[in-house]
Amino acid sequence: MGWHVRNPNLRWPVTLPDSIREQPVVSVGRRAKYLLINLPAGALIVHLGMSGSLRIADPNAAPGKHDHVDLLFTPDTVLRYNDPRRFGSIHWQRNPVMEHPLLRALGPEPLGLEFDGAYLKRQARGRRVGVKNFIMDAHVVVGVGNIYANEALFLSGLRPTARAGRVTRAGYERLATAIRRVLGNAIAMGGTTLRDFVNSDGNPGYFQQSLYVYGRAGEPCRLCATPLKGIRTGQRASVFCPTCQAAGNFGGRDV
DNA sequence: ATAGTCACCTGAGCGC
DNA sequence: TGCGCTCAGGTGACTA
Repeated sequence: MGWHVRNPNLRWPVTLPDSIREQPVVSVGRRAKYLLINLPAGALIVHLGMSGSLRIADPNAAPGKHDHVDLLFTPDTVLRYNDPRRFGSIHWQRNPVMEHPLLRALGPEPLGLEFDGAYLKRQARGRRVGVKNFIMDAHVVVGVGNIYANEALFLSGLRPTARAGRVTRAGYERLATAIRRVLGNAIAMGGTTLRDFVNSDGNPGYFQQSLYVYGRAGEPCRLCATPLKGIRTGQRASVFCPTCQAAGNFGGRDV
């Protein structure tokens, strides 16, 4: 697989070895939010950050402003990496790929078998961090970004600031279920488009129509009409319903 | 080990 | 029309 780096200044400098030019793509995969383009000797690890995208392009087409990297598959097929904010990254890792520092310490996949309420309860023992920051920690579970963390906490009736170690087993059963449900629904609806996101079909997602709390601070709760409250936790916007996510409720509730 | 903060970056939105 | 400011977010690095 050939490559051409136009601007190496992504989150980390992009440095790819010439040796991979000889190698065919064997398969593609994913771990957390990292895409894995597998070659015989290792893998390209690609993260799209906040604003990245990959598009098939004609190699002769003039690159756009933020088309930083081309991955060349055939003489007339290029996969073009575009990322206005450059929060994304591209690394090469020789086998075994999971030994890469970015991958080796990641928690389980939220839609996988080992992720459930018992797992979360076990991991939360003794932790004083807020439950929202806790589930956004990739060492605990991967894939739960800010939008989906807010939504999952609403669905399980837990306040974002509830100390992780105080949430009960029942609370974590609800939360694990809510995380799987939110992610599953979002995937089924093509993702969440707040501004200009388009999914791999080139279409915007429409999960944003299903949002209960994210981006709705000050607006009425869709269940009880109480004005939603916006706060900041861990430098990120958190929104919750003071009624549906009552302070001191560590067991959650079903919505 | 844990918790909290900072940094990276651009484009959109807003007030003037 | 333009200028400057604020905000958004994934996640590793850093500090205490």
